[in-house]
Amino acid sequence: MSQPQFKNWQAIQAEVLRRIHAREWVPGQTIPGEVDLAREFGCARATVNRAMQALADAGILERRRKAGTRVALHPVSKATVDIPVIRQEIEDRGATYSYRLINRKTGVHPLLGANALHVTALHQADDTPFVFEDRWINLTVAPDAATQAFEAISANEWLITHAPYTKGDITFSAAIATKGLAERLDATEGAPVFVIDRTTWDRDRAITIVRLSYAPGYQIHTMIGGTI
Amino acid sequence: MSQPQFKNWQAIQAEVLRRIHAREWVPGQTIPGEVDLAREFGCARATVNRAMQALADAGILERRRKAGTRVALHPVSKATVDIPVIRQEIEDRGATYSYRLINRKTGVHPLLGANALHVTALHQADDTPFVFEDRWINLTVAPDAATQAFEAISANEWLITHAPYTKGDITFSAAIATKGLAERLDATEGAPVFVIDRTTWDRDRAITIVRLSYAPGYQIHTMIGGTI
DNA sequence: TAGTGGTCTAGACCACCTG
DNA sequence: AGGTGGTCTAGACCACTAG
Repeated sequence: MSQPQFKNWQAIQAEVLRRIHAREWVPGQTIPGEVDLAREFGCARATVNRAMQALADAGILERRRKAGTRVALHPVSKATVDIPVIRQEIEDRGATYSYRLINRKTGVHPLLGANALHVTALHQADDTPFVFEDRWINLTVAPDAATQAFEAISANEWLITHAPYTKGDITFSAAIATKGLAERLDATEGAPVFVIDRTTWDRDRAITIVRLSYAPGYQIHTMIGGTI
Repeated sequence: MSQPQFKNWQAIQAEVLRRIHAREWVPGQTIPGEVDLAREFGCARATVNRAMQALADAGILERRRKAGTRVALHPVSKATVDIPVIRQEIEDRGATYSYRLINRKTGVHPLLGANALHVTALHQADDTPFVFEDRWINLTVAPDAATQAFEAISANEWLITHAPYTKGDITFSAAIATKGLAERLDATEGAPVFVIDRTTWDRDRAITIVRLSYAPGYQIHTMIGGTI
C-alpha cells in the first residue's frame, strides 16, 4: 500500500478538487462514499466528512443521504460579498471619513407603519460625497432611535450596536442620478449610480429599510473560489 | 443541575446568537472558552467547536488561539451572492431562454496575450434582450475553444463544462448605456446598466475575461444571515 | 428498508499566540 | 510557557430518502 496519506481535511479537499479539475470525476457523477474515501485516504470518516461538507457549502458538491455525493452539475458559484460599515469602508480606502446629517423626522412608512423615523444623510470620503443614505427606522422595534439625533453618529453605525439584526435582504442595482441626488453626490444629472437596498429584520419584525446611493465610480469587488 | 441541555450544534449556535442579541455578551467581549461552554451545555467540546466555527465563518465571532473567542466588533456582514449560468438565471424567472452570437474572432488582448478569442453575444429572455456578453478567452489555456463556433451554445455555458476554474474576481458596478450598447439591449441611450466584470483563473493562468451588461431593471438579490 | 450522510462523544495531540 | 482553538480518531447512533 503506497497510497499517499491525506491526514487533514484541507489536503483531502485539495485532492477532491484536483480530481474534479482533472476530470477523473465529472459533473453529475456520484463519487465514492465517505467510508470508501476514508479507507482510501487512510483517515477517519469524520475527516473526510469535514472536507466534503466544506465543498458542499461552496457549491462544488451536492450531498444527500442515501443518494450519496455528486459533483455539482451547475456549479452555481457562490461569491461572498462583505458589507462593511460605511465608515470602515471609507477608512479602508485610506480616506478620511466625515458624515453629515441632512434630515431627520418621524413619519409614516408603507411597510414600517406610522411609528417610523426617516433619516437622510451623506457620508463623505476626504470631504467628497461618497454615498447618500436614505433610511427609515422602525421605532416600535428600536425605540431608542427616537432619542438619537444622528448628528454625530450615523444611523448606519448606531444601529449596529443598538439593534442587532438576525437577517437581511439586500438588492444591488444600477440607477441614474436624478437632479436632487446629483446635487447631493456632487455628480452630474444622469450619471450612473450604484444602489444598494437593504432591509434588516429582528426575527419577523423589520428594523430598518435603507437605500444607499453611491457616487459614480463605485464598485463592489469580490472573489469566487478564493478561499477554497 | 437543571441546566437546559444543548445536544446539537445548531441549538448551541442559536443559544449563542440569543445571548448576543440579548446583550448578555456584547460586541468586543471575550466569551467563555470551549471547555467551559461544553461543560455548561452538557456536550462534548467538538460540538461547541462546530457551532463556534460556523459563527466565525459567518463573521459573528472572532476566534484566535490563546486569545479566545470574542463577539465581533464590526460584524462585517457577509452576503453570499449566487452567480448562476445565464441560461439558468433566465429559466428560473420562468422565461424562455434564447441566445444569439454577434461576433467571434481571434485577436490580441492586453492581458491574455496574442492567442485570444473575442466573442460577443446576446442572451435573451422571452426574445427580449437580457444581457450583453463581451468575452475574451485565453486559447493557450482553453485551446478547445478555438474549434467551438459558439453559435448553438454560449461561451458562458461551454466554459463551465470545458474549462473549470479554480478562482475568479468579480466586480459589480453601474454604468450608462452607450449608443451601441443601447441598441444591443433594446434600451434607450443613457439608461442605467448593471455591469458585472469577471475574470476566472485556472491556478495562475487567466482563462477568460468577461463583461456582462444587463438590460435596465436588472437586480441582484441576496440575503444576509438567512442561513444562520 | 437498507444505505448514505449528519452528528455526537471522549480523548488526544498539535499549532498558534498572548502575556 | 501555558492556554486556547484546530484537528484527528474510533466508534456509535440517528435522520433522511432512494429504490
